[in-house]
Amino acid sequence: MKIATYNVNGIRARLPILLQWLKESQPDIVCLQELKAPQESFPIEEINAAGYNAIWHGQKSWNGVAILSKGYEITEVQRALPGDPEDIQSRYIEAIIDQVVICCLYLPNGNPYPGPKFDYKLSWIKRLKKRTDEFITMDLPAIIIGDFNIIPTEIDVYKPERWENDALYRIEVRKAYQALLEKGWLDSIRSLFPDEIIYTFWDYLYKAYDRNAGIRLDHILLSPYLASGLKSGGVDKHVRGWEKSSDHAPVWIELEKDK
Amino acid sequence: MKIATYNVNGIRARLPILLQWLKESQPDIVCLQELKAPQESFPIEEINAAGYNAIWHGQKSWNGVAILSKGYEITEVQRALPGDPEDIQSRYIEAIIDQVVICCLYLPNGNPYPGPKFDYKLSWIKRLKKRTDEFITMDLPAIIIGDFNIIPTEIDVYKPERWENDALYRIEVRKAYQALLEKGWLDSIRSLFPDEIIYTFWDYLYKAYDRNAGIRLDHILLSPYLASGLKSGGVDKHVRGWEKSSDHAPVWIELEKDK
DNA sequence: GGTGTATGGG
DNA sequence: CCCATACACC
Repeated sequence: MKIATYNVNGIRARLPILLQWLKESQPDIVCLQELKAPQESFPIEEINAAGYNAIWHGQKSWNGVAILSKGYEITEVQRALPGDPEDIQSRYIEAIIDQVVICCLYLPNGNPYPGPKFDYKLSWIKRLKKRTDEFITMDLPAIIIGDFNIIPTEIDVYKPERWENDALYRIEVRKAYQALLEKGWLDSIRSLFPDEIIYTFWDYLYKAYDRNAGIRLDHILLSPYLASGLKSGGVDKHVRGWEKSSDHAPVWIELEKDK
Repeated sequence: MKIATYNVNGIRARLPILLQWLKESQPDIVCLQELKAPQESFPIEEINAAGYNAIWHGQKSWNGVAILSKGYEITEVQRALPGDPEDIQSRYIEAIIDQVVICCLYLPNGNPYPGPKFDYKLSWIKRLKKRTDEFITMDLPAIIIGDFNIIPTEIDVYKPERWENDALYRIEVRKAYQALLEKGWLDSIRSLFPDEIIYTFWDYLYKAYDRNAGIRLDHILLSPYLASGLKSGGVDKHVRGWEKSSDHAPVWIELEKDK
């Protein structure tokens, strides 16, 4: 079972790229972020034509998340992160696919720091922790996957000193991420390549991709139940080099579920 | 000598289409309208790479005209229509190429009627007549070519009755066009096909091209000196059907100059 | 730099 | 419908 995440930065503008990548990569489950499209503008016909069924939660202009599946039924569980009924941003969708809980998220960016957006990010992570701790407690097969907008450690950024006061790298955010992991989640890509420099995002500006001035923001966390089934994984970095690509690259793992 | 006119509706957005059409059509001289680009944004490198030299008069957002030539020197004569120094719209550029005067124009649309925009159109036609009458008087080899925004007669519009109060078809405008012709100019396409339904523009809306709900707006007028050299001509209608095409189609003639 | 939105123009 | 502009956000 191949499971992937891809922040598309606009599903409509990115559709040709997405379809090309799906064709070449053939993931079974794909989590998408930053649809930037209202609910009714999701290109479900083209996604279906590519062999995938999908659930999604759109929103005008911003955010938006989706889960695609090839050949597996998708049972939607949540279309918002519990804990704040006032929060109307489309950043979370949760489903059960092939008996695994999939938590697809687009975590708030949080910039500028300090400020209300940063506070929102921290409170969002708290709500996420509350929700996902349960899966560990219950020893469920679960995956937290998506664009976390969190640079976990200094080896995940090309120039750490420049990022100290950026919400993606602020110490409070890294600590909150560590606290999440300490509950038992496995950062699958980092566990596969403990010492390698791995990035998933390169800014459009300043030829960041050409200079490999990247950061690692997109993560796939496995609950202990699933962790031993991790077979392989990687970042489809070349996709970031395609014409008209997103500023993120797809990240994927191969999971052996029936161990 | 093949001479063409093409309202590109945005030179930057249309560049791939323009280059493809140039390659297939191989005109010697091309007049472009609606560049919709400031002077410095004209893609001269790509035009040069396609084998053409060019002069142009750009403007931010609107209007803009250019003359392209393959293998002939372009001697610019005017980059505005004489007669109103206050008029800053880039709608006229005039050059001598291979001893022929080329008057490339993008005549004002004039809608809504009545109103100041319509008045501007009529006064613009007056200025054009004043300028071009001279070429007839002097019996020069001259061509007036471009997007006239004038439907000359009722056979040049799919549904004449709907257009009576449109500035493109208002009787005052048609009369002004006739007055121009009566001085001696030959409407080359109409002269080649006296009774045929020929359109050069189809609105983007309402599937106008699929329904062939078109109008004839783009004209190539020949001074008497040149008229007898007209060999053939046509509208490259299929180009209007290309993906991401302009709402106009290119119009062209073959001219035998050395009779 | 590359999404999205909105508005003006045709 | 499809240019262009200006702006917000990342």
